[in-house]
Amino acid sequence: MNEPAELSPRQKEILAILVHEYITTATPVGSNTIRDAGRMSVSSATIRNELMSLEDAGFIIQPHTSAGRIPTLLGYRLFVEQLMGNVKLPDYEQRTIEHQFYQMGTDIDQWMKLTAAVLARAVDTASFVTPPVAGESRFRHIELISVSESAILLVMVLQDGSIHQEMLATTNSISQDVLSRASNRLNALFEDLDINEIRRFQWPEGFAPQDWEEQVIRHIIDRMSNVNSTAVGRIYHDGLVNVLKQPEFLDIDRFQHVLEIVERRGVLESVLTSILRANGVQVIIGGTGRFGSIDDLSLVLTPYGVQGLASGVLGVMGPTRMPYARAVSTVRYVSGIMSGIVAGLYGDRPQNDAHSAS
Amino acid sequence: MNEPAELSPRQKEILAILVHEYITTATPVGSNTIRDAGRMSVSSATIRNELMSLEDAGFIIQPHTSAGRIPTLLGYRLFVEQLMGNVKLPDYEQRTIEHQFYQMGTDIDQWMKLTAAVLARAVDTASFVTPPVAGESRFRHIELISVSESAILLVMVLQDGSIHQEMLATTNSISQDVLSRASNRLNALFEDLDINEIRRFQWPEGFAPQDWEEQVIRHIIDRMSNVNSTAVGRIYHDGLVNVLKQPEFLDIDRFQHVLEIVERRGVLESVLTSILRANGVQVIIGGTGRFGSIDDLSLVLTPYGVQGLASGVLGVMGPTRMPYARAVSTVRYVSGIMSGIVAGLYGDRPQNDAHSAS
DNA sequence: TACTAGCACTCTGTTATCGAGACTGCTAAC
DNA sequence: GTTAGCAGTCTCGATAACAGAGTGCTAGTA
Repeated sequence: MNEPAELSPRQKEILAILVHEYITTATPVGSNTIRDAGRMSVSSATIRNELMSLEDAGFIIQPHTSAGRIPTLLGYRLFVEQLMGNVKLPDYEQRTIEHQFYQMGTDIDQWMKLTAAVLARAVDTASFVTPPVAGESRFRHIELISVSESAILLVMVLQDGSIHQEMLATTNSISQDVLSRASNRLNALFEDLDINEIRRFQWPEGFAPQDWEEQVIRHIIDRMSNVNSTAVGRIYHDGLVNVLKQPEFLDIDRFQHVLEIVERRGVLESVLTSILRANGVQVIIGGTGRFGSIDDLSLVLTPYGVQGLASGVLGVMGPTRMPYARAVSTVRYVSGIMSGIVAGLYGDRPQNDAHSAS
Repeated sequence: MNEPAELSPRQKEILAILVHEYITTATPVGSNTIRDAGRMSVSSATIRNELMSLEDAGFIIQPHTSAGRIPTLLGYRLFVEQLMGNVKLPDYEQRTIEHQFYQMGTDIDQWMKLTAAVLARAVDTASFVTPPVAGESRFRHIELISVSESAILLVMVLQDGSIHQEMLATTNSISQDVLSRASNRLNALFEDLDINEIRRFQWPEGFAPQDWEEQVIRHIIDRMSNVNSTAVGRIYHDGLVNVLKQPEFLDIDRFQHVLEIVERRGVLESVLTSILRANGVQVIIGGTGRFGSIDDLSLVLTPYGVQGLASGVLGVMGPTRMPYARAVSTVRYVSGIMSGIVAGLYGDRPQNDAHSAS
């Protein structure tokens, strides 16, 4: 990293070939391989010289003397930002993917599973999808259902279409009639309110609420604030096997980290949440400070949906040695499809409003 | 397997020690180890003789000449069925587990996650939990909500408390008022009907249903039959890392199978479903024909809940070399807690009915 | 000055060999 | 029926030897 100077075009070309080659073969790349792969009209010796400068500049590294070079995180980053080139998904791939969405049912759960599966297969990595939720959820509807003498099922629907269910235990039996009346009352009172407005809620003068009614309200508030803080809902994932198959995870310990990230959810949630407010496809390469624990992993993520109305996150995760071009183009394309679906379901106001108003 | 004859008490004792030892050390067990471990008053040579008969009988095997013995599937089975001994969870372990359930919220999703986590930690294996569902679900309640001009959110609650949500696209906008009236009508018509009764449903004479109304009914039927056929709902799992840590999975390929089983869900679903109708804790050791693909894995599973009202499955999965005693006792204990919770929530009629009626 | 041919050098990964250690199965004696 | 003793077998780890890949450097060329 002695030189912050610009790389020469030839150096860039060499780096591009090197990264590409390393991504496909997973073995350190030597000067001969580079000469043969690209149709460069220079000798391997010249390439070796350039490799030395690239190593000095911190873009590549030798695992040991007399091995080929492999990209550093910095090298990958340069590759993704400048060298990767055409990132449009080929037409036939587009059609393959689109085709898989055709048979999609109306069930949100299935939809998420399908998307995760499609992504994982298309990029040959692990994949994540979170369902679309509204940034700040407003109350839409509540339903109280008596499931037994001592329990009420509370079903709450928020404006983003997300659904929340809880069981409340009661001391005495409450009839479905009473419950229905109560839910109607709450629906009228709370419709379209946000969490803060509901927090300020007071019972009307002279009205003496039952214990269970207070309990219901408390649950509504708890749940809504919970929703707003976690931001991303359930995380669907698929294709962990694809990651396991990569040679970098021949060493079990490495993969153990991956599994822990996925199973513990903590880190993952915060990363996905941060993407929610981003713009376009984000490529996170290796342990970039912020997300300390992900070290030899890269993420290609994007938000999807309709800004401010309902959005989720989707993307893929693989080793840093990951097919970035394919990943970015696939993720972008799938996100387009998903945004279309969301817009269709929730009404595609944002664009159209501006259009018809002008 | 020459002798179907009974094993002598001493042979059983030796087998018990051997299995126990192998479970804890994960290395083939030799005659000396057995002499030292159990306080047997015979020499290692005698034990060697007995080991030979046990090997003849198919309960143990040598990985190679001059290694210790390890149990075969048959050996494990005998161990679990006859030799395992006391399978009651120690009091302090009970308290640890119970304690973790105290802080449980009312959210079903959280509840399942918690249970999976508790199981995984307590047995140090992977764990599975499915939410409680009724064997044959009856219709309980439907709610139609307009989320945009072109989409309706359909929320259906079944008698077991399970909730199903779908998005329906419509060609023209339908007001929430109309939708509410429609849902009220359907609620009155369908309450407590099962799938077959709903299938036979006809619109009243002279009533001309809208397109979307027919669509709604179709979806209700589709969904209910779907629910009945899959039987187990979502499968929650945790603790895959614990399995990965076991020495038998130092070889990546082995673990790949495990991951595939969990990610593809097919096999798993059918196994769990079959457990749903079983009685008490079931131990599935290795590839027992039925579940071909699970070979070096064992499962300890049990149904929980209230028979005929709402039940689910929970249990653990680990290598065949698994702490069966601990697994069985833990699974049994947790299932007891869960059944209690379910009974509390759904009303513990079965027992009490019989009681009060007599 | 920019490139290249050639070569000595370094490091890995594989294979072969060897010896220590762990258990066994067998024999013969108790 | 049990046991001590022992030869035989197999694994595992360490060590050495070697082929292969790729480098950095030097000296020569356009």
